Amino acid sequence: MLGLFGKSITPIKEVLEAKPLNKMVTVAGWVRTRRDSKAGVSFVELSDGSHIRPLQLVIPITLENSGRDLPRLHPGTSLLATGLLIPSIGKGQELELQVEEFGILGPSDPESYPIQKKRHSFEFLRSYPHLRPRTNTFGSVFRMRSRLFFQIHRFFQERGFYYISTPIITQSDCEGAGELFRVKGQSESGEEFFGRPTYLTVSGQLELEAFALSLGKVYTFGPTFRAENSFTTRHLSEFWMVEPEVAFLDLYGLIGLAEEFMRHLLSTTLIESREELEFFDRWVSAGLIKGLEESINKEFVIMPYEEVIRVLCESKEPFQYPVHWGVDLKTEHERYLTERYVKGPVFVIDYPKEIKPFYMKLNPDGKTVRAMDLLLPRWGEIIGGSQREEELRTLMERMEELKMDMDRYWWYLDLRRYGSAPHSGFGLGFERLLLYLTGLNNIRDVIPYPRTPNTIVV
RNA sequence: UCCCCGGUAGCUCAACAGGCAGAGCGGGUGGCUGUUAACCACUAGGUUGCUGGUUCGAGUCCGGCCCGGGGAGCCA
Repeated sequence: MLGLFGKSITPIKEVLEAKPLNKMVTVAGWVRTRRDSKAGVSFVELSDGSHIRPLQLVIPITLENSGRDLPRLHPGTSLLATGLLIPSIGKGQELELQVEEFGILGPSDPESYPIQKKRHSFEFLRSYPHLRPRTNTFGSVFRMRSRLFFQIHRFFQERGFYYISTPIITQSDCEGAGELFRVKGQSESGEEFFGRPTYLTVSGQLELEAFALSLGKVYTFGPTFRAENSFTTRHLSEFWMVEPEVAFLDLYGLIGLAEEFMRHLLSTTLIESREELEFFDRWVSAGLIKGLEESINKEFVIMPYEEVIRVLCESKEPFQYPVHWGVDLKTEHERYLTERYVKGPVFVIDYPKEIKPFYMKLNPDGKTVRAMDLLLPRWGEIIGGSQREEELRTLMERMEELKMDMDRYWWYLDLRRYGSAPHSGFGLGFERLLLYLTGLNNIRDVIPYPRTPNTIVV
């Protein structure tokens, strides 16, 4: 598939996995390090990004261009090399390429190239979002990110879900989902491009509900925007969100779907990103793999909010935020619940309506809604969802309570006027999932080009 | 938005209580070695974030600003 100058190039991933011993192989990639040996060879670690491990090249000083080009093989230099793949003579790697011909494709000035062959701080690498994927850590993050993307689509597609492209530019502000970015055209007169105020989407959920109530099982997975001025390790102004929405499904069915979904992502990641996880476990987050394996083997417990409050009140824990019926759960409460009480994943359901959005289905008690949050040990909330209010009158009453502009939701109310049906859905912040799975601390390190308040590097 | 910490060589960081701005890594040169974050020697490299002030003297103290990090709140 890859080729240059009439030569077919083998990805290093393929070389390492298929091990075509004693065959001539051509590889291309970027130099990680070079170690010169006076035994007449130079050792070059070459990485092409296809695999976490580099390939060791052994380049003799006797080659025609060695005298000129070997000293130029600084970190970051791109290189094309052909040679015989043999079992490594030295320790530390199984294979090596006995190079017979090589050429520099693009040099790299060691005086100015920012990525050195040493560990850099995450903070420093954040200022080079275009170069950091060349490092082990970020290469691993973005390979995992891609696989996870595919597994999410695969999970839903295999279960008969249809993928819906919900709009990026919207009118609805999805009440309570945070601050919005305004979208305007270039018009100098200040007129609205669409004739009315428009925003970047904060969630595809409302638009998606229409498709659940027509195609049945649907999901959306796209970029989402929040103009919230929160600069933390868990917030981005632009992030990706997965949102399934299913007709004829109640809260308990939704919980089953969410659990199956999490188990699928955990188990496939543990298998197909094993080497990356081992890398993170060793260098970034000790005990990562053990924690993920424990999560997958634990039973997912279901607890109503009321019971959670009772447990927290009876715990005698010195919580900083006092607990009583009606409060939202803080980090300290979630951690006590998942790590000390349940010791595993928990679905908390039936929250007070006051702390949840208007579209969640009201319970018969009139004061709680059919919401569910999945809380994970050492992490907190990873998934939030609910059964949706399908009764027109109840929904309108709720919107009135919240003083919402009913006219702007005419289409949403239509879904309850014509063939309304019970339906449910949840949302999952993709980058937060990636943080959980990689053990990294900062959400800016799991998205290629992070956007946060006041900061946009590339 | 609020609270805390930081900004010194390309990178990671030192510099007591205001007194000649340093080390390791990286770069260059030489040596050594089937090398593994290689090793040894030498060497180059600085407007201490910007700005105003206090002082005989400021990296260090004070004011303002800029940038970065962490936490809280809000959320996904």
